[in-house]
Amino acid sequence: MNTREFKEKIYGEFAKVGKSLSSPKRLELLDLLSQSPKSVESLAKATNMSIANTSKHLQALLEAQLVTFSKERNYVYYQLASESVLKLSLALRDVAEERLAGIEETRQRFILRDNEVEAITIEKLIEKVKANTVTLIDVRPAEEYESGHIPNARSIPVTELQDHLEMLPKEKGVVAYCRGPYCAYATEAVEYLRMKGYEAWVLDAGTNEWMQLFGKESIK
Amino acid sequence: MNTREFKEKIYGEFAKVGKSLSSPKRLELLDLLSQSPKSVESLAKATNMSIANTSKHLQALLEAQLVTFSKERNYVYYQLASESVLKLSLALRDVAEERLAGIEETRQRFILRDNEVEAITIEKLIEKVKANTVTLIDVRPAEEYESGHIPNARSIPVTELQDHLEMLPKEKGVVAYCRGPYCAYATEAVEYLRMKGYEAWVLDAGTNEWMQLFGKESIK
DNA sequence: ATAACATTCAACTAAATAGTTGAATAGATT
DNA sequence: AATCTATTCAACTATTTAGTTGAATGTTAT
Repeated sequence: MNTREFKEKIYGEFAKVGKSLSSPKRLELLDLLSQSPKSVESLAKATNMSIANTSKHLQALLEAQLVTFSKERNYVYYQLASESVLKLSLALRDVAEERLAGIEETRQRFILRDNEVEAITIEKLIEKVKANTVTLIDVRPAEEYESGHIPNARSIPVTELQDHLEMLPKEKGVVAYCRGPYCAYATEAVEYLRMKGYEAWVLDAGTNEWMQLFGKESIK
Repeated sequence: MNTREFKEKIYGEFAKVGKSLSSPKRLELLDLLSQSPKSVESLAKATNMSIANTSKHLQALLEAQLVTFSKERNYVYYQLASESVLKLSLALRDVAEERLAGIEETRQRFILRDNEVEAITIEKLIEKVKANTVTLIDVRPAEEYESGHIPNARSIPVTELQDHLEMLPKEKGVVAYCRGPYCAYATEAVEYLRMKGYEAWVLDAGTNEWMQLFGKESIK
């Protein structure tokens, strides 16, 4: 083996991982799996793909070893293979956010509803939680909350919010978070809560961003 | 814009970055550029590609904003656009190393010459440098050394090693490093030095790995 | 056993990609 | 002005990829 052959082998291996990140749909799958393990069916629904196509993309991720799966009843549950895969996905997002101007603008428009909805940072959240002036709610599906969540958050899936307003004292503000800065659930929750007369903010982060700051143990 | 359109837009943008990482040749280009800015010609030579193909891959990286360029005389020098791009490239390598068994095995065989060549870690290097029992040499091309190097390293490009043995006292060991754990220059240097009677090791890291540990300022 | 269900597989099409070749461009040198 | 040099561009080919459709597999419930 000469140097060129060596490089072709090594970069060929690296590219197996790289190729996994080259499709928008696979990136979306990885993001969903970073919240909690999921069945093929639920991933297909969430990404608006056919079951067969979803399965094929998952096979590609499996081939590159970015995911693993386990079978339960007649479902197959996929999950991220390790924390390094999460870090890779966040590193890719960092680059895209920093380098591609369209992203921030689109988020501003859709997630923040052109400033109709106000975001707060993790630092501000911590202040407000310490001062006991806000309730923190996790509006993702319950199983994602159970799989790991920000400390002191209460689980109220956005689909059930209207039935659980009694959990939210009106004299306190509300901070809602969901899958991360590009997930719309928290925005929907905040819009609803403001309509009901609450002071409410979206957190510009999710469980994974929290974990990057405070460690794996902090979200258990 | 509804949620699906938003996701398609956002993940479409993320995938622009992802697509850049899907070709072995582009990953190799990014790795080379992580050492120092380089001309199209020198990148073509180093990657064994035609000039035209190299240029085309660089255009792709430019489109995704992972690199920038500057013109000087009749050369075009490309460079990484920011540190976040370096972090992404290292995160991808981490995943590949952790998940794909073939990589470690191939490195063992080619870089460590099936254990004919011994590697040491950064921690061990620091001990040895403190104890003053080794000379640390940077065997990359001189301009890469000048663009940033590990503290206390001396620059002896591997191509000039045989003419500069006087810089290496025989009573001390030698640690050689180059572009990182998958670069063969340090291996070649160590093989030569051992033949000449030195005790010599390759460092299992390069300037970028050092920088991740000790910060940007540490390599100036 | 049979039916229902979740997932995978195989065959196919349309589109995107990597690479080649040769020409075009544009700055520097003679 | 003419020539040389580094790079880019355009046209083309072979290969890979994303997605669809419909059938096959294998587990669970009736």
